[in-house]
Amino acid sequence: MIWRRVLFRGGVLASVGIGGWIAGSVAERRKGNYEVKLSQNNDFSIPVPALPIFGTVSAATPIENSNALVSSVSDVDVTKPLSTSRVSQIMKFGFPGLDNIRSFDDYVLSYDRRNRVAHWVFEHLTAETVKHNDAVDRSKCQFTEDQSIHPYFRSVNKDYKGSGFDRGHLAAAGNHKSSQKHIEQTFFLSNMAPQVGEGFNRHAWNRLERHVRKLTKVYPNVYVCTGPLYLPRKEADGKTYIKYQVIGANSVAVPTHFFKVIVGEREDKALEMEAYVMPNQAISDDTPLHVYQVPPDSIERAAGLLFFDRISRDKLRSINGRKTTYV
DNA sequence: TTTTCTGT
Repeated sequence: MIWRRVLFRGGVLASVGIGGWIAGSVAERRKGNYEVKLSQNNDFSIPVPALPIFGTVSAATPIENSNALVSSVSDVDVTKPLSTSRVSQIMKFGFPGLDNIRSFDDYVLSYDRRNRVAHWVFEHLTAETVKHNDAVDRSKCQFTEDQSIHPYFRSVNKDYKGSGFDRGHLAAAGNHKSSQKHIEQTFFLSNMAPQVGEGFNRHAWNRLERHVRKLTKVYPNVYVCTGPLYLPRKEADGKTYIKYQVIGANSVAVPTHFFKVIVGEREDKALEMEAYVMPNQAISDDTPLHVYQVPPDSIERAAGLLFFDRISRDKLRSINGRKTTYV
């Protein structure tokens, strides 16, 4: 009962490579020769191994250690355990992966020690959590090293300084305005990735983040998973490589792309999914967001993750605005 | 409105 078995009408999914859908236009397709071929095995009727159910996951993940994570935030009561019920609410539809899970009060993160950037972050948004709040002041927030990450694997402010890249939020600050504590927790460097500032973090990517917040006007519950991608690219010698810049003394990886996979839950519990991949580069303001919509399974293959694995297929009504049909 | 950086 997983959405992965859901096929698009006409089965277009099977033959589309990332090179085609990332760019979204012929001109872009010629320019950017990123490509990730879908595997030869396109038989979606073969059951895909599912992640463990939440009960198994929660026992295996250091949720109880999360007190230590937030000890540097002044107004957190470290004597009070974080709410596991909030974590189970955020992660209602399953964990995309289980590597180095960190739970904060209002989002959950999986950390990639090798790249010093998260694998993914997961958020649950409602109209309430994203609405404007005079009591919350973003300008009081500071980018803070995440002390819960071993110093070998931790990114620090100095890594980003003078790099030319923004410290771009994965879990967006603007999604966590229900309390000062929540927004402050999005400023840990474990939640940052090097992003092109002008034209990307401050523009197109921000536009996508605002789009996600706006979905809370349509759906009572919005679930969003965000993360980096390091996509292969054909070089001049005709061979394919994964190449990405690293910055600072800690060699923080600069992702080639970022993804968002979003599920909106309607009043009647029907689910609608949108999935986006955007290149970490300046994007013109007149490029519509739908250009960056992609089949969610291609993000899964590229990222090594499984999204929303616990979604019941009879509840998933559409993907990227297309009605789904069942196998 | 929200996303940040640089230089003082």
